[in-house]
Amino acid sequence: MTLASWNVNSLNVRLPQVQQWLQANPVDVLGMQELKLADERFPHAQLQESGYCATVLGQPTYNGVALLHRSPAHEVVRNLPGLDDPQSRVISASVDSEWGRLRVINAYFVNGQEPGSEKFAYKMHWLAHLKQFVQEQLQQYEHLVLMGDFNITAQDCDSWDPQGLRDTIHHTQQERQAFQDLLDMGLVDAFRCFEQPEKSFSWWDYRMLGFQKNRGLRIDYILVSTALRPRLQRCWIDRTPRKWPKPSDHAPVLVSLGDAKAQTAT
DNA sequence: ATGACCGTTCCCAACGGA
Repeated sequence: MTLASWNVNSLNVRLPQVQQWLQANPVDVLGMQELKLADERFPHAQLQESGYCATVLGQPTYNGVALLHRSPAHEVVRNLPGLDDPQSRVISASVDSEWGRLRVINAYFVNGQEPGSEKFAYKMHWLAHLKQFVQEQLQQYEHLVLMGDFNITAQDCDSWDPQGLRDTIHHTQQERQAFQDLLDMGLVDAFRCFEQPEKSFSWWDYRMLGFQKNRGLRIDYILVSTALRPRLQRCWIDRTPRKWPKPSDHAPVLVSLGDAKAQTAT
């Protein structure tokens, strides 16, 4: 089975591209972030035509997340329990797979704007609650995937300019420690389980020909629990839709999970 | 050094994004 994560930067604008992409990439689950639309404006009918049911936590103008799935979703949790947050950033659900239930957490991490700002403080506070939630979910679900727009570069190699951007937003030690804390709970960055091209990124600034010059960041991730690690078959970033007219600034990241006997991950 | 591009909104200029 294949899962994907994509920050679509407005589903209103991007719906045709999402549908076109799904036709070429008939994934089993797609986690989307930055829907920028309210629940009642979610295009359920159009996505149904593409073969998907949707579990949605919308919000007008900002944020908003959804899971698209071919089979029904169960045990849906919206946002982070215990955090009173008006921003719609997390949606979690269980879907059935060949080896049993798979828990999927789809999150749009806080941007944080600038270290030291109020928004950065909110980012760290939100991350603390996310970590607690993921910890609880891991105790409950062995087969777990945490996907989304993390708004963190995990390592220097995930940034086009790690020296110039040192200690700026997405590059701080605090953010990277939070990322590491998630790994330490028993998650692995699926992308780094495979050999990857140098300078693999998932986001490029619209300005300054960022994409053409490959001045990007890898801030979109799919982490899988240790129990799923032997099932990892492939993880990649699909830059194709970033080349389309009026693209999202993010590219989708995909992961294929299969038979545990296929030990291709390094 | 600065801004640059995009999507959003009852202020269509100002904000948020990363």
